[in-house]
Amino acid sequence: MKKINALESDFDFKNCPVRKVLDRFGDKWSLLVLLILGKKETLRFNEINKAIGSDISQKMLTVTLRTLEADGFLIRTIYPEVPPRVEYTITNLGKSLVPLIDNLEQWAKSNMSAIEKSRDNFVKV
Amino acid sequence: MKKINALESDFDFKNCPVRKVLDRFGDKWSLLVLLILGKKETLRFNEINKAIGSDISQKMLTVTLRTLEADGFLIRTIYPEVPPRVEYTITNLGKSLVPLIDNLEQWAKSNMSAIEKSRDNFVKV
DNA sequence: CAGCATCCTGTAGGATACTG
DNA sequence: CAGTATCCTACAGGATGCTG
Repeated sequence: MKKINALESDFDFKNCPVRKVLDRFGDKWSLLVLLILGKKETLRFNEINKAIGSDISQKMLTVTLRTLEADGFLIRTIYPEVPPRVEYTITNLGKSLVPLIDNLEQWAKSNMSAIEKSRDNFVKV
Repeated sequence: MKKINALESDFDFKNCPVRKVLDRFGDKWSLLVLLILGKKETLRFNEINKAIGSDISQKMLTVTLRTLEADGFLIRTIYPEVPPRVEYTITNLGKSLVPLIDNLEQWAKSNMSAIEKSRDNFVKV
């Protein structure tokens, strides 16, 4: 798979920063959870679940939260009570992403309808 | 059901702008192709192919280019020659995304190594 | 050269049931 | 409440061969 002589400069796929971001946040839920936590700072499992709505499965919310925790985007705090209480708090690293997401959101609001229109016309042709 | 407060309301998944962006650019190759075309303006099929390297399959490059064309991010021009020549030119819409990608790239360069380190430590625990 | 047409596989993510 | 543990499926995307 790997070229030895790079006369034509191969793109370094593994080390591309943009690709790394997409690999981590191109999934279905990570950015959304970050956005929600960015607004509320700290939330419990079920609060995040309700904020997202009924679209996400419990399994995927757990997986998403664990991955975000592993990567340092949030902190998970378990309170040894009955019934258990677990709080998720966004970190500074997590917060640093919020402005970028806002940029994406603005761009999308400005251009997405034109894109969808273009796509519809293209199908017709 | 009546919404009591914002947190308990269901998130409007279908109409979330961020989600729309991810649905279109969360794939493996779209942003990369746009980045490459953003630098060169106009390129032929095989030029893009070589710029990406051997990682992408011919099929996926075709699919990616067609989707980008359908959405208005690039223009596909066929020259009726033998052998055929097809040129892909980025549009203004396509160019408008480049600064956002650059932001993502900068963020990734600043934070990605810390994230990967965090992730490695988390696995060990 | 710039592609289709096929076939095939890995895996993200959903559904469901159970629990400390 | 905040999860596990299984099972299951859709589909993104790769490999290969053929062609105007």
